[in-house]
Amino acid sequence: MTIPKTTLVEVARAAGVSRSTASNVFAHPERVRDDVRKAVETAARSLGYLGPDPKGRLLRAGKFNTIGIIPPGKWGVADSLRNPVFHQFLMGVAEACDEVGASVVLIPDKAGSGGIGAALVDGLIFGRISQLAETEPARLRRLPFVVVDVDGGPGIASVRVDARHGAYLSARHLLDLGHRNFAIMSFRRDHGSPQFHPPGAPRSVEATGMETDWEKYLGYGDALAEAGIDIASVPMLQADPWETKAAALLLDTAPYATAILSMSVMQAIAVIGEARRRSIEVPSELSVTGFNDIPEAALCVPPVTTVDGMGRDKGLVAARMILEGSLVRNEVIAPRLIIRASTAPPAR
Amino acid sequence: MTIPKTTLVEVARAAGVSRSTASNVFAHPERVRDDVRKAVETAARSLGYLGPDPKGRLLRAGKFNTIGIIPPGKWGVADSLRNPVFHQFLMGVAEACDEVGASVVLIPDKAGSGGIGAALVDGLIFGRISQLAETEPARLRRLPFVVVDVDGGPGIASVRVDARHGAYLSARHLLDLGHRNFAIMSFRRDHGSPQFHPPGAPRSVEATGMETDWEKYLGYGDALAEAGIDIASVPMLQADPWETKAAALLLDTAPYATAILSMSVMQAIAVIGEARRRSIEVPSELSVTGFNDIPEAALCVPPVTTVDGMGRDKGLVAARMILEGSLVRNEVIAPRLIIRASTAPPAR
DNA sequence: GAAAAAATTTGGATCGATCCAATTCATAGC
DNA sequence: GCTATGAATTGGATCGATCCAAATTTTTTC
Repeated sequence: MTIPKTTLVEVARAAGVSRSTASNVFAHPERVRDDVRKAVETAARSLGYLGPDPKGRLLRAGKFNTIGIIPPGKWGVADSLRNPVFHQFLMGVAEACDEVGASVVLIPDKAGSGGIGAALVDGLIFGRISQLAETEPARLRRLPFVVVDVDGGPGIASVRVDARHGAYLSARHLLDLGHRNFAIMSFRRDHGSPQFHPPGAPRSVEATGMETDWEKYLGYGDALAEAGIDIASVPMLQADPWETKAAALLLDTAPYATAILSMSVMQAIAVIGEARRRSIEVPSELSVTGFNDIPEAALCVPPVTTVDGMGRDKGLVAARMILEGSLVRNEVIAPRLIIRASTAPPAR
Repeated sequence: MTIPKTTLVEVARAAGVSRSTASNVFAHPERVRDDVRKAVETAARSLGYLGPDPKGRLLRAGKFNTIGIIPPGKWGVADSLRNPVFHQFLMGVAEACDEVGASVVLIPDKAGSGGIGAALVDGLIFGRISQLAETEPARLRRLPFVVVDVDGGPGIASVRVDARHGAYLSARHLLDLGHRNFAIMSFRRDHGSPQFHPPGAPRSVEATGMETDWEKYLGYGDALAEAGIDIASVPMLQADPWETKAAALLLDTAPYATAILSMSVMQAIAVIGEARRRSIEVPSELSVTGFNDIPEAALCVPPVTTVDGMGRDKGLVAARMILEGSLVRNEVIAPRLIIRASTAPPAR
């Protein structure tokens, strides 16, 4: 019933050679004479030995041919996968791995599970970190690693998109269309309930999800300032992208807005849905922009104008950095605005 | 600059204890006297030793705390990830892994990359196989494994959804609404171009993507037979779910159909889009059903009536089987029909 | 204070392979 | 037939930890 566990030693014995020779048959076939190799292969087959056990091989080689990802979500790997932006990032990583036949492993960063310390990987990608110090375990293990969406500075390799510029582009686009009355939907990344930030109240990075979200805020500000608008005077609602009530709340609190700047596409889509529910026509009565491009954005009616956050490219670049061992760069990827049908000049 | 590589032996020496004791500090702290433990911990810290190297630990323990998935796509891991159904499956697996703090690794099954043979996992999930023989390497390595969407029979653990019944439900639903003129969109899983199967021509499993797709065909047949309709008389187009021309082709070849049975949601959505383009109103003039439920299906206008293929549940069950070591079952999950707005009685 | 019991600590063996230097074997040349 | 030369093979050491039984130390008991 159960197959007896076979090791290289047994195969060697069965074939009447030393374990070194048997090892060579699998690791360096060219070093072994043909007839001997065949004998070993036959013995291996008859014993049901598929090849060297990765465990042992590994211990010596020290190479895993695997990239680890610490997903960005705080609620486990599954929760992160639900995030379409991370999903795209993962596809980029997978693409780079496919090129060289490497594996991708999603590592839960829970205490107790071993996590980073026990990961069997050649390198790590930190999907999201709030402080660079979180990478310390990787540094101690001397694992190559890359951080995402943060500037790693001179010591730490990083990949990020120029979120500030991306946000600038979307606000600029709306200004060019003639909009002057805005409302902002910012990020809340802790699954908390929506929070309204009225005009005039001082805002800091906490009013957005994390540093990269704050950059979007600054980007909006850059554009608005060009039109003489102080971003502090723009009402802002901070909400989790999965929060269903947020869209309604925003429309309630800023009924006069003709354009919504949303830091997440999910919420942009939700706003469009809510607008339809209220018979507010998008884009003729209300323009909406999002941040990051996901398939749903193109499928939505009307399709959403959004910034392409280049998630796939980030993944591709991050993975390649590790696979190629070029861990010195702080890569910044340029975002671009994808103009679809959710934006138009404001109604007079 | 570079941190010197520290091993347990060095920590032990620095702390003035044997390596066994040092090992116990990390693996079984309760066996070590407090002061000794602290001494070792101090030594470890000052040497920058984070904990036992997973490589060595592994060799003995033989436990990886990781589940491997061989993704279903033939074009690499990234391609599989693009498939929303696999994405859901993966989330299910991740959810089960989150519960116990295990990792998930996506393994490219390319020759040369080591693949299954070199995977550092405690168990494997075969995302899709065309023959049970493909699992042979896992059996030889004595890895626990589960196959998905196929009946593994007595020797092989498997998880699948009762696709035949799911398909039956959707066809039955359309029949109940009064439809009698159907067209079927079946699967092509090899990225080939669409192929039309005219009424009357004999059909075998090749006319659908794989066994599980053929079951859908049989399920449609079951329902149609109840209404006295021979499924062989229903026109069928076989296409890759990403094939953009397919929807138009289907509508061209079966203009008289009042209901489309699609084996993929993606194509159902595409058909709805194509119908809009032709000013055919869905559902009043044309009803469309899909198979599998993905977020886009609910977002689409109108939202798509489709069979919930329970992808997440499949992943959850498959992963738990491996994690719990209960690899004897052939689990069959019941699908259910999600009636949304893409189906209605046919126009008179 | 000595013996018994309990708690810690330790060295040797082991997990399954690979690497390396040394050895054995085969072939060729004279 | 004997040696030089190169190819093939081998045993010993190693990767970095854990397990186990034996040895040691500490604590308890009378």
